[in-house]
Amino acid sequence: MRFASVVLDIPTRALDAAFDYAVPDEVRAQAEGDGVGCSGGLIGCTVLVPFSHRQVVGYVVATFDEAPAGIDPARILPIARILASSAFDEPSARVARWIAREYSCPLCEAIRPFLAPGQTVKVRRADDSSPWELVCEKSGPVDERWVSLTESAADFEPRANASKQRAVLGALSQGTVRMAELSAMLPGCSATVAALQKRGVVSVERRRHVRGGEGTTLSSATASRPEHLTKGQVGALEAVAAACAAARGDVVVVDGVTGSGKTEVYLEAIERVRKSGKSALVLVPEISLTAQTVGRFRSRFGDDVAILHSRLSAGERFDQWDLARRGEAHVVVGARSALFAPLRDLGLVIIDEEHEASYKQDSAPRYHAREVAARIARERGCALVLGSATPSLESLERCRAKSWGGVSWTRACMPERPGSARLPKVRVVDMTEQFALGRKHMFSKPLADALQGVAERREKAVLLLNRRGFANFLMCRECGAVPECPHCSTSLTYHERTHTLVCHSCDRSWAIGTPGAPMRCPVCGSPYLGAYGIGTQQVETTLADELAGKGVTIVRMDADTTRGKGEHQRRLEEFDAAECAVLVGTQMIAKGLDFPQVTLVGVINADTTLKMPDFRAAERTYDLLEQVAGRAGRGERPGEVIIQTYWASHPAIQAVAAHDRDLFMSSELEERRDGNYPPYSRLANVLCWGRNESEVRRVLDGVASTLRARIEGRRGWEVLGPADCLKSRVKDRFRRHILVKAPVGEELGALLDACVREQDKPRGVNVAVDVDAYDMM
DNA sequence: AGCACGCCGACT
DNA sequence: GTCGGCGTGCTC
Repeated sequence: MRFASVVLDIPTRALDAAFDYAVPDEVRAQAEGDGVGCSGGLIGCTVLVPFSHRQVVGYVVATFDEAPAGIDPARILPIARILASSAFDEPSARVARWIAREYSCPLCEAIRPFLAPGQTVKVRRADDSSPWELVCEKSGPVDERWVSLTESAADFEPRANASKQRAVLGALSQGTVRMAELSAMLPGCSATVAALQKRGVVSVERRRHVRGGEGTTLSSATASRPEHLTKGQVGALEAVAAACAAARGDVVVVDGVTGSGKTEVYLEAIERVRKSGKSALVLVPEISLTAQTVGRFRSRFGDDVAILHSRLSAGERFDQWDLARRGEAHVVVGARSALFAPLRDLGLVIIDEEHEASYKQDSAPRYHAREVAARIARERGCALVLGSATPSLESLERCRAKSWGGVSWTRACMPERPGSARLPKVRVVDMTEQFALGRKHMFSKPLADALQGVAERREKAVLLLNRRGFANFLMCRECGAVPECPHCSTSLTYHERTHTLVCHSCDRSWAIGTPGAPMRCPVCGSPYLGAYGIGTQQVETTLADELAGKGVTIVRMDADTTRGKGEHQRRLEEFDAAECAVLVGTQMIAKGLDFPQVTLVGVINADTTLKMPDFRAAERTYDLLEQVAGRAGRGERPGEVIIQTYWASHPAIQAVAAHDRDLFMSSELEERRDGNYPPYSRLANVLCWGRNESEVRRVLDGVASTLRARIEGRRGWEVLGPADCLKSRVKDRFRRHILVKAPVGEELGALLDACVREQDKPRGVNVAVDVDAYDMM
């Protein structure tokens, strides 16, 4: 270990290679004596090195004893000092290198996700004349308070309207939870905990760790375990066991309908992996990382679990991450970035809701968690489990081919729900027929009747307003103008309550009309400016009319109502606590909600996502409808789903109605094959933006022509564009893009990277390569 | 000659 | 990303 390969923390293409440094004795001694680091050496350490005329922060990615060839030994400088102990080992360094190449980003950007959360060592200076300084920010103190239920909790019955208390008790019913986690997931719950503590229902202890092992918590681990596994669950576990035994990165797609008990499969699989002394990693979408999810993992694995998600404070996040690094926690549960947690002896990686678009990172490094996980599994010889009720077409296609990327891909089906719960009945309502019958209402007759039924039976309903990428906008009935943002090419959203027009791109807003004076068209001045597209507010208003006097609580949830901290949770609690209620919301209500009293799910407009200019539009619609349909009938009473649509014949809608995915798959796969779209190709988006439109055009034209020359005559390659982006202006920057399709298995990222590198770019013009892009707007 | 400015290449 | 070196061209 006399020399070290160091990646500098300067994200520039010109410095995007490792530099070699000598390792002085004292640095070596410090690295070897450090019991905290995860590589047992210098690899993964953050170091300070001399570079050019100044000092620079860098990351050690390799060490060696021989002097590096090709450089004059006299020019090799020593590492100045270690700034942070090792955050990753050699296999992780290889994964980072792969990410840099695959997703066309500088090496140091690919390394950053592996670093300790909150690490902020940087060499900076205030302005051009002041000296360079090392800036380190210490993370805050760590909250070591743990909350658990006491013996008397069993007899405690919270008041009917004490939904906050109920939520806290629910979270704790599965076991002890760290105070910081609890308040991160149930915002503002500290007062509730204090109240419960006063009554002796919960206890708060200040300690480093909860005791591990079974039977330590009130509802013991064995109690929450189901007595029988379904046939599907047994089969899935056998497939996972085989993948673990193969130890080469085999993938198992657990394809289980909503409510089929996928989490139980994960828990059981992790338990087996733990018995063999290895650790496990579980990724869940941020939104489903709730107190309940955490509680379930805690109840099985106690303080062997570390939780990583964005709502924790920087200090708390570091602490959880460090538990894994020190080998004190062997199970990590977290959102996308938890993929880079420093677990030792990784035996199993699980990605829940594998099809979720949120697993694609939309800033550098623009990786897809599924692909990185597959790489990590291969690198470390562990198994990868992808769970979903609606697996991505990419994953299904790889399973059909049985192998991909040199490892086996198998599909384990879980078609039934455990116990008595059955899949809900789905009814499709053709809105064109309703219109012809003279019903011009947003609720069709069947949906209106079903809502009355829910009110009479004192049950609960969920209404989904599907409007991803779609919004309430104003349109002039005389000249047809739709107000747009002068800085972005987005139509402005109309907000009824505040009488403002808001740009969803740059968040600027304009007051429209004044009290007393009507709003007028900005183009022709006509007063006939009307709202088009429906919003949750309108649904709420109409619903209130429809159910007036029936004593039904209406809870509204969308991005606007839940912007405030804790508002999301507060509204769910309100819905939960109500005796009879309807929850109205957008996409965000489709996932993870588990309220057994919900017997009706209504989809007001299934089509809006179908009409999006995106090749995944139909898949997203299918996923969304299938997920939201799964919210109905999770309890004893049967569920019903009503889908309103103007496009009843679409395979995505037909498939949801018939509970038959193949109906959708066969037509969708055909279209994908015809259009040379994933999973039959790989698709990248090359985005170019800047203030000067002609420079943007020139730069991207240059990239496109280099690219076309390079792929000349190569089969399966396709270059579309350059063209203006769907959002052709954002924050006063012009945006154009190229779409590139390549055969599966080709090095798309590396090729695009070379083309972009070659192009000289004036200041103020930026190019970003997004491989396997999800957002192409 | 002396100095401002811009481009180029090195940096381990 | 940052800086010094070097060439060009203008000024005292």
